[in-house]
Amino acid sequence: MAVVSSPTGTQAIDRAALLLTQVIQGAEPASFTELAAASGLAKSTTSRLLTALERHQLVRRDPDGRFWPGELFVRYAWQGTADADLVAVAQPYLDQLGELTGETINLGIESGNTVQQVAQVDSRYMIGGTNWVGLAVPLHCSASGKVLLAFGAAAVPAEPLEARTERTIVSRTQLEVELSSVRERGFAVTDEELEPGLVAVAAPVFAGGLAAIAAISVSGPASRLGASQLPAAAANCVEVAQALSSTLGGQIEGAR
Amino acid sequence: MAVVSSPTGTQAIDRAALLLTQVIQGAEPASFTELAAASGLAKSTTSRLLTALERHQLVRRDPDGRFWPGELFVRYAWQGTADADLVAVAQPYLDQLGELTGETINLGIESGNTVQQVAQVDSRYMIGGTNWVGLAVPLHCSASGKVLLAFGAAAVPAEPLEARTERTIVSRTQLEVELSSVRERGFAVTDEELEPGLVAVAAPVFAGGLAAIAAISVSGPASRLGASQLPAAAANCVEVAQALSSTLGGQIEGAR
DNA sequence: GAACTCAGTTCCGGAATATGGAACAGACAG
DNA sequence: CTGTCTGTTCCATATTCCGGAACTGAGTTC
Repeated sequence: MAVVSSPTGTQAIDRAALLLTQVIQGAEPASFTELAAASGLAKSTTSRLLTALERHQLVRRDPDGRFWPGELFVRYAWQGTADADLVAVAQPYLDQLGELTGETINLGIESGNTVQQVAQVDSRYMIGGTNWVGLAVPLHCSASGKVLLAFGAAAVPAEPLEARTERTIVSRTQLEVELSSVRERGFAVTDEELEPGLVAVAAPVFAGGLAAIAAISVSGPASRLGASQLPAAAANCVEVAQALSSTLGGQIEGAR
Repeated sequence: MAVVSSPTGTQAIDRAALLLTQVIQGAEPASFTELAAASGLAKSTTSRLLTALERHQLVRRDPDGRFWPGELFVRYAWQGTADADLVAVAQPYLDQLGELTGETINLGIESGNTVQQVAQVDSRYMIGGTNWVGLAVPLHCSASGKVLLAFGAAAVPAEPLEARTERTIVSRTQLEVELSSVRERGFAVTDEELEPGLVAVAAPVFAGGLAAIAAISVSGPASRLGASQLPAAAANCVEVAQALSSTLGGQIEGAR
């Protein structure tokens, strides 16, 4: 057969990686024949490659002969280092959002009924946020928290909603209204509800599941994130969050 | 060079998988040179293989040139299907434990301050447990829950400890004593603390981190799991949990 | 129960593909 | 500038992988 596509000198690995990706990404565990057909490889080649992948625990074959992600993937997922690696994958996106807005950027995930900040890009202004990494903030009065609540990554805690400022939403019904508007717009805002003078917007990050896995937020002083500048910041935030989502394989579902 | 080791016909893939495993399993992100040395491959070959793996998002290179698990792994870990796959990996071990003991076997993980049962093997007796999958039981009075508490997979909830039976441990200090004895023995017991007549033992499953990720339990009626039979059941349970742990790459740390 | 079908593995000759030594390209140090 | 260290590219060679065909084994059908 003539050389057609890649002059890389790694044909076997390219093909094996193709099969592996199909197994990992595929919605349903795939059968041998499906994989062979989808990849366009000869039966014999497919068999050899899949056997090799199986031998190295990259895929696993169930008794029905369907292929699942192998032990190496399961092991990795449970090792607990996935958080750190999420940060690493997200960092360039956060940096980009920092460039676009100039404000403080945070990546937050749900942890024990709070938002845990796991990565940050600092504002380029003198007046900006301090370092929030490691800080846990309440779900109901932060932009990230509202996003996590609205998109199924967290549940409203049983305890009464603490009034951090006079603007904080403390009524559960009112919070529900707020959350459905967050779902509709695709982003959340906190306008001096967490701390006087602090305004933030946040957008959800998806990774394949139906619930968000994290939130990206842009925060700054009310003086710089007023009614005129906020829409642009929100748009940037949503866009970057969607870009990260698509890298992570999440459907980009703006609303609902 | 003469053919030495494997007559498989997948040399390139074997080598690439070797490198990939080193990157994923390695405690520290590895550099190019370290990988080349550890695998014993020629520089040129290592370079070509790693570039191919990177192209397929199986590894990722940071600005310092160190290699991290690629986007495919991060994506997989966050997709939320890891639970289901843990069950699939664990099933044969649970089956084996079921064979050994004849009793009901469950795999439980922490979820929202309870133990969520995610897989089960049924007792071979008429009098046995019903199906617990999907059922959430309290942490402080189940064997699995005690294991998860003792080995850092869960924290004692803030709420008062519910007295499910008259034997349930409701004192926090008493629970702490119990947990440290669990850590010492390497397994937990619940003796009619959850439900009258129900006895269970459980052992922790590790996956590389310092905290347990799940617990395997053996449960049955007090009549069949009395003082004479319980030690054997506990030993079997611990052994199988350790076998699963080592498949998942967890250090087999009995105590401490 | 023999003939067919379908899923998947093994075989094998041929040639395309991966291999590794050496040359090369940067980056940093002295 | 010279030396060292990391990593990539080049290229001729022959080793390794490819794919068609034969084979195996489990169902199905008649």
